[in-house]
Amino acid sequence: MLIRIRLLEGVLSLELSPRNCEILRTVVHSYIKKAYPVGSRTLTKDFDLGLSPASIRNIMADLEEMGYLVQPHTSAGRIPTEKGYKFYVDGLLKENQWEAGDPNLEEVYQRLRLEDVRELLHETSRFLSVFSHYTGLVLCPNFSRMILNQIRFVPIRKRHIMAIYISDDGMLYNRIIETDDDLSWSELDKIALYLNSRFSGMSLQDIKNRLMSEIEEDKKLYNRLMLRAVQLARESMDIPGEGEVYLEGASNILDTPEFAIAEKMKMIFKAFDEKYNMVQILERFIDSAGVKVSIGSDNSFLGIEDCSLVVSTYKRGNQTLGILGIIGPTRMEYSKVIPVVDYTAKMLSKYLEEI
Amino acid sequence: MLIRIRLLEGVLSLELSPRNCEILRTVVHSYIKKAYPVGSRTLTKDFDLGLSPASIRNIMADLEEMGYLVQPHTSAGRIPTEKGYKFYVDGLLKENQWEAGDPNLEEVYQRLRLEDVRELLHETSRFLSVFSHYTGLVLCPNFSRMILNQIRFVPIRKRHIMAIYISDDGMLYNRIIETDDDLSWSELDKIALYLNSRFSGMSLQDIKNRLMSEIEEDKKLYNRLMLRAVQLARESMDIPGEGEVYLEGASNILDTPEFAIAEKMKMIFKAFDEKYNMVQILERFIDSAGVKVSIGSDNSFLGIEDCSLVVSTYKRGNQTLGILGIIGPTRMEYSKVIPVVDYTAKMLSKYLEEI
DNA sequence: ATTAGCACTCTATCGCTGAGAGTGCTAATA
DNA sequence: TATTAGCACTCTCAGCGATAGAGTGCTAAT
Repeated sequence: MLIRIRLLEGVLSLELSPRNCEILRTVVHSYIKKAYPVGSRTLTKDFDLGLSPASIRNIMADLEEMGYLVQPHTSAGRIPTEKGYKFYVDGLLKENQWEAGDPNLEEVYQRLRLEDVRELLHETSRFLSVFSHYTGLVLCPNFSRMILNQIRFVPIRKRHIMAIYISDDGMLYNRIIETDDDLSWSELDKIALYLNSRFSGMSLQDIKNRLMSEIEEDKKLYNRLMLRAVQLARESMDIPGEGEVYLEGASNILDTPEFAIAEKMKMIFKAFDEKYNMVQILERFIDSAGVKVSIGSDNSFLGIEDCSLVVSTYKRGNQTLGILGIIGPTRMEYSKVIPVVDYTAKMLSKYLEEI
Repeated sequence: MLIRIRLLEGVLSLELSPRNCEILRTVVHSYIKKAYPVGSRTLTKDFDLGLSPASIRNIMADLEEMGYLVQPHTSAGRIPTEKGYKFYVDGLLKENQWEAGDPNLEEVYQRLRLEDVRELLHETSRFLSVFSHYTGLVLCPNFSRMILNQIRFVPIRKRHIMAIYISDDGMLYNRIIETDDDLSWSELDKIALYLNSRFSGMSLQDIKNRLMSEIEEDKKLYNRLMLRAVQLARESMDIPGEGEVYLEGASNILDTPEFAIAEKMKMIFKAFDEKYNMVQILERFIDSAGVKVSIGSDNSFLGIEDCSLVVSTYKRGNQTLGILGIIGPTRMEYSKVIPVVDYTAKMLSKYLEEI
């Protein structure tokens, strides 16, 4: 009989009756706060749910059977499974309200007046870390994805030129290249002019492909300077396409009891050291909109478990530029972190828009 | 009698007879390898010193009295004090021989052909971390100390200019500044020309001071463009003078048993997060020559203990540019690390020379 | 001066025990 | 029929004592 009802509920409201939802949410909430397995008695004492411990026990047993909770051992309280966390977070994401509170990123931006996008992003990751109390992450816009607005060449010293790529969204990349001969300032100007006329508005990746594919056409280029231009462009664009990632407040993560075990700390920091992997993990979110939460084994990067990511994308106009967010323990204060990440992503996008 | 002799030795060879030196060195050596307090019996077994445990015990008791060794508790072996480590390291520094072995930084440099000094330094800190198995550090040349070779201005977009400072030693710094009006390329050229003629060869700090002190003379400047030049220079140089520091392989330090305690790990990483402090610690070594070792409480930065620094300076010609080295546990393999740091500093200096 | 012998000290480890928290089941209740 | 009180059971964790092991310092012998 009981089983029939459960099945019915499963069809009606994704397995869970409103009351069970309530209990599940409360359990997760309590565990996030206290970091201790929550038992039926404690729950009734702390939350006043209008139910006796015995009833809670029954419900919890059901929730365990459905895979939302587990017991670390018989005769211990329950802790959420990943499925449990996901359910909890889904609820939060729906009512993702941001109460204009302390963290004021706009003020930070105003104060710093950062014209350099990279500094801006670095500062943003610091902001995330400080206000989430976890580790802040910002993935810089992918170089090869960026849309070229202009290219400039500046002679630096004998046989060395600085190539400056200016993207549509104000991002700058510069590169020193060595050349065989010295080019005059005005020659460089002409070269830049030529390249801009050809490539402005294209993504660096496309430009690169174009440049590579027309290698054999070089000889046909009537003008020596243009030949030189193509060569310069090729050289200066020969850059590893890896994204940069800013990671701030790594040690924040150590304040959580989960990571009070030396072995786990080591894992985490080994993973943080490998920025390359971090980039890959983050890049998976580049196409999603709004705040995303990736819990536990979803991001089993280098064997780090018990970690979650809360990320969002930042953009300029329609174009998504990169990812930002925080990384923290799976048992994380999502209800505080999600709004912070959401707010930060929006403010950053807004600020980038204004540039 | 014993006391008299000891005093005599103290005068003759800094407290320690050759035999005692030998034993002390062996104890430190053994402790560094094994990470366990070394007892008299173990020592004779592992090293064959031609003495019985009992004799070793006597000597060790003397060394303890002199402050070179301590016992964690009665009936445990001895471990070196800071004084003990210092004695050991002093011996190493004298015979600081570098055997051309595996680590080949020249090859790294050749392969990467890094024209950007910052990338070069970043790569160097990675090298240090990999070959020392501890945490690599490189302090970038101090901005305000750098000698200006040239300044360039490049228009980036409406009302935004990039100021590029090129130092005598090939270091580049660039800064985006916002201006009230748009300046043409040729105007910017003239401005740069003017500033270069006035300031080339001076340190940025001096230039800054000069610019500030002559504020009231602005009106006397006959030429509008020159007035503009001074303004631009002032704005673009308004930069915090903080040094940058590259820190790589932080997690390496966690492999040492000393830091297998969660509490200590936390301390370390909190300290690493505060790069500002790291800069200050490192800058103390800017005027010293050759490899320096700073042990334990000498660098009580933010309460981190049990850590040592092995650093050296890198330079270009006569001018010291910055500091590099490694940070690791006080119980560190100095005999391996010191040569690595020495080698790295020399190779980096050599490479910078060639640029 | 060096060493063998011996009593002593301190730590780390293991197994044990009891308190505490929590569960599941059953029977009673509204 | 859903909920609850009662009870026996389970598991963890902190504290305790005993033991083995490593090392010391002292004394007497070489």
